[in-house]
Amino acid sequence: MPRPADPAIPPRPDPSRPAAMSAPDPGALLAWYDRHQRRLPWRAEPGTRQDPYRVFLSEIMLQQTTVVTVAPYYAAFLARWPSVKALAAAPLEEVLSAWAGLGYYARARNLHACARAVVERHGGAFPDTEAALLELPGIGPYTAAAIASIAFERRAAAVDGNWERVLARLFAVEEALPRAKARLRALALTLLPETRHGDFAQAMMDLGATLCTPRKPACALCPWQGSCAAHAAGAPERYPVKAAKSVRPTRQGVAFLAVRADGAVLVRSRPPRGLLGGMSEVPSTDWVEGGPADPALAAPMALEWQPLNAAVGHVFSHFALELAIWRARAPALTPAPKGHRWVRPEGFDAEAFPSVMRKVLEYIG
DNA sequence: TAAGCGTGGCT
DNA sequence: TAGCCAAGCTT
Repeated sequence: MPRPADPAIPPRPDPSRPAAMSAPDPGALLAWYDRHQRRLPWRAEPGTRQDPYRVFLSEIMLQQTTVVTVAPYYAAFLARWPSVKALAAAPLEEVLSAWAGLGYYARARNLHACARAVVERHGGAFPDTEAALLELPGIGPYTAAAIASIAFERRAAAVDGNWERVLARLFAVEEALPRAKARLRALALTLLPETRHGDFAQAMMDLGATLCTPRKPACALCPWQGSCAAHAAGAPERYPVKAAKSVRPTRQGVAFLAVRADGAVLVRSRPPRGLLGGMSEVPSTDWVEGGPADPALAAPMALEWQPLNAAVGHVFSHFALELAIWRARAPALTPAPKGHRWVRPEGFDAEAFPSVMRKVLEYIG
């Protein structure tokens, strides 16, 4: 039961907020959103509710990935697998092949596993609560809240990187990410409106993506400028504070590019989990700092291997790779060694080649 | 809690 | 150029 403040005890000022600053009003953000929302392929027409499968598909693809990159993949997936049942019925290899180039391939494996779980556990209909969504593979706190709010109008805080940046600035949070995540989530819960939960989630993302950007935020256009502690302090770009990043090491390896007389290339599939799990690759040595001691020991078969005067460079999230190319010609009808297969260039699109392997394949010659 | 996990665009 | 950044999840 709330009681009136004791006039003898002045309210404690919020140290992150000057006394004259007003609290952020969710209604002001929603009014801004009504005028400035982005039209994106996975968004429903204003005033209508989006198909949960489309929200799910787009949210998984958008994890750590830009709108521009996702758009063509989203269209291709939706055309090929228009429903969660269709996706669940697809072979994993086809899903990985369609995902190739988008990165973070565990997302594709989990997307497929999640579709199957929705069919098997929920009869093909996505559960409509944050808690039930959180039980599904590949769906974490953000995605569960995003689907619950956007597809089902549940009151939930879909705190992504945009929300975190907006909140860190509004409240001038000095604690550094990622440690500050719990604090930012608590602040998010205080801002949730009583209506329009899906719109609010997307309004926060649009605000972060278009005005409250990492660099050079457009504070003059912001509906919350008068409520923002970072703006009041004259240093919006100082937030969110981030922990120092560790250095990225470089690993070296040798890729063995065997080209048969009919143009086919020797290929294999990577182990089902871990880096590039389940994806197709040109066989190679291990990728290690300092490089492999004796690359020849890792050759997939006995051929006249010729080191090329070229190397593929590629940057992963936690290491950089320098991949030397050894190439060899194999006679027609040469059988593939165990665990390998020959694939002609016409078949490349059906393979799940990640970007680094597409670079290697440029050297077929 | 922190590390592992892709890729491409931008500055 | 080399680092930063983008609608995070899993272990």
